[in-house]
Amino acid sequence: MPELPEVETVRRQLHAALAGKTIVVLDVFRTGREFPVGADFSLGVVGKHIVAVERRAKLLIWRFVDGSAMVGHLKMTGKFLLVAEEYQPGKHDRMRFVTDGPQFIWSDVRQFGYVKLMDADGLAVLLAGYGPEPLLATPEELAERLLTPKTRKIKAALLDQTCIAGIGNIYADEACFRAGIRPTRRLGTLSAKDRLRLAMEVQAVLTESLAQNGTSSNDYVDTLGERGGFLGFLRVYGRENEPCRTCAAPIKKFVLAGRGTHYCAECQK
DNA sequence: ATATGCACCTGTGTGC
DNA sequence: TGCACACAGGTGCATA
Repeated sequence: MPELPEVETVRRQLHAALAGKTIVVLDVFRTGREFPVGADFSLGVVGKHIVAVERRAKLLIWRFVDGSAMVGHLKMTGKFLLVAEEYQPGKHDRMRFVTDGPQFIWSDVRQFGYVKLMDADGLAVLLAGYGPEPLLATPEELAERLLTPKTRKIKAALLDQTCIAGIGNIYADEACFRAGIRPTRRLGTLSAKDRLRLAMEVQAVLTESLAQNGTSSNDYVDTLGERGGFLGFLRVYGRENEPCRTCAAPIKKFVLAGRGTHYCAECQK
């Protein structure tokens, strides 16, 4: 599901609901391969006072007052849902966090996502591995990240979280379209102007999507179960064989970097 | 180095 | 209706 706009939407809601609250009970409904949750996790979470809920790349970070943190990744189908006390756990719900304020559920159909505890040092190391935040960096800073390695395909670079953080398959395709650049182009073939344009379109599409609470093409919902509103604004993603909104040529789809990749052969060179 | 393929899972849509 | 298969917003690892 989630790329930067979706994760940031979730973060804002979680922060508004949970900052200043204390986790008082953890109910574990189901564990799995990614997190064999045991006494250690429960001990690390229960009693913790939440200072803030932050986001870095596609990670959600519950900062605790003692410097430790809970880190969550939604991967494809993870959800954090703010729920009422009488909420009945569903088939894919894995944990319930009860606080002195709201309760929230960790749910994940495909079970790729995770939550884990980290100490301050471990978290710092983890976060340092990511590239710049696209909505905090300047376009010039982002453009510089798209300079090397010269033989790399542009879409592979955009998807690389150590290059720029937070972009995923939808917004990589959308940014390339908006910049008029084919996703197969090598970084070395881009002019300085191309790179700057691409950086600006990355920022623009993420900002516009965030304003709509993200894209729900399938599973994604926010913490209240609401879908994002950006789907109807997508120009290429999920529009194979549909007419380009600019030139009416059919949108093409192929596999690049293992991901379905959408583009307009007329508008993107 | 990069690129590719697959693996982790479940659900849904499509075509036969 | 049933079945087989492709595919899905993300990463991580093992091979080319």
